[in-house]
Amino acid sequence: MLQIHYIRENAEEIIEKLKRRNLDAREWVEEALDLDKKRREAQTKLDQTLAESNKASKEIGNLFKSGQKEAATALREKMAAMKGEVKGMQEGLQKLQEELHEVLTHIPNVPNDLVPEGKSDQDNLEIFSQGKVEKSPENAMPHWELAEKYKLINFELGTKITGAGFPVYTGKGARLQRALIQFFLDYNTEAGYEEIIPPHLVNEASGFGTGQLPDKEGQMYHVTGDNLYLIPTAEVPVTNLLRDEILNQSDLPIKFTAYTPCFRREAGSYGKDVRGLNRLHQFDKVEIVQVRHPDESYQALEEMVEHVKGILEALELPYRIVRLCGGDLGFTSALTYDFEVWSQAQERWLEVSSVSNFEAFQSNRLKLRFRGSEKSTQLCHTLNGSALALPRILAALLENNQTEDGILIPKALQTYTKFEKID
RNA sequence: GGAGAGGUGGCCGAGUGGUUUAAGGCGCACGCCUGGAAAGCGUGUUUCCCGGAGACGGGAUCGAGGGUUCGAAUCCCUUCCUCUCCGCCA
Repeated sequence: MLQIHYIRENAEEIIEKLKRRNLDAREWVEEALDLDKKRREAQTKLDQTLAESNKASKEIGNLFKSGQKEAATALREKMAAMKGEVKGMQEGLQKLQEELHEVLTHIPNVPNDLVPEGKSDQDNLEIFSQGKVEKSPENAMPHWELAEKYKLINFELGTKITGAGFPVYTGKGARLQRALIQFFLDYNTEAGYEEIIPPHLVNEASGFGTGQLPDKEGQMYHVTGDNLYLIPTAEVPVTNLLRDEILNQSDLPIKFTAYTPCFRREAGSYGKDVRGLNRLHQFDKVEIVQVRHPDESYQALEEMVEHVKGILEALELPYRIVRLCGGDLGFTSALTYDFEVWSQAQERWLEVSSVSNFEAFQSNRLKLRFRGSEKSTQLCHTLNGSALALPRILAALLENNQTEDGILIPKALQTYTKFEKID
């Protein structure tokens, strides 16, 4: 959510920059400004009336105390008549505030100047690539066939006990999952991220704080009996750890990492894009989250990009980094880099990480502030990234490392798997 | 899940309808005092909104949301959370 005083001062610039999202925000911005103006007028009027009423109430108390009953009664009757007026003003103000909040909730974050123009993921800008993008050998298998051959993942069993998109990992497949999680967490904590194990269900306020609610409600599993949501990413519980906090500037930067399963309904998905591990309802992911001083958030974003690069290099996977274009940029993000690994057998890029700077967009919803040298509080900047999401990494590892004798495990993982090959 | 007790500022803690303008204490900041410090004394110290260049003024805020009243931390209703006991249980 953008701050209203930011919109007040930069309306035209915001409208212009939101065009990068292929969005004409003029109507919303102008409505927000109009509601804001009305709200301030209503606030001023109400405050004046309340000031009078407070004064009169005190007067009544004093009059009764000094025995001037008639004067007190008269004034009391006068104030009783004013009551309806005050209530009307309060309701009017509240309505304006709600309407303003509603409009603000629908305006996405302002893209950074680096965000390229474009409509879809086709228009994302490749800024870096490493490793050989090769065609697969003749007899190469896609990961779902490899998973079956070596009994690593059982999709049918998942379907039996839950439904499609809930795989069961077995044997070395399960062990490899655990190895990846452990490897990622170690890599992240060594870089200074504090490890967190958060709850896997969150309340409505948390869903709002990071921007999943109200708009993306349909993408989360909702436990209606207790009005809780299964987390779609660790970003939600971990970032919300700091909701409603006022930090000292010296507390920054804050860096968290967390492994959690992630639950996504992914309604309407179908076809080869969702085959095997490509898109699941439950998957594992290790997330990194940073809370930063506004002046440092872009430096932090670069730092996180370098960090994720390091992981992919350790896994010896060919990958590229793309800068998301306006049409593909998430609602809450100002700038996002996606990491994609090359899947040989499928001959396509698979997204394995998304690293974003949300600037103050989330922290305004979260009321996550810090106090620096200035008297007033200031919103922090929040960032997060996957480091990393497991399923597609697993898919690429299986497909790219398949040999006639089995699947080779990269060195970095062997400490964790305790085996060098799946055969 | 059942019964009871409670939720007050950065922290502790008083406050059962009107000098509460939330006592008092601790902490913190600044000043005085001092060679310097401690002690002592004084001043300030929630957050958000409105007005103002600012000084400052006004409003809201005692878990949250409603209600009663001229006036609510205080009374009523709803809800969330914490603690104690019981029940269930890894």
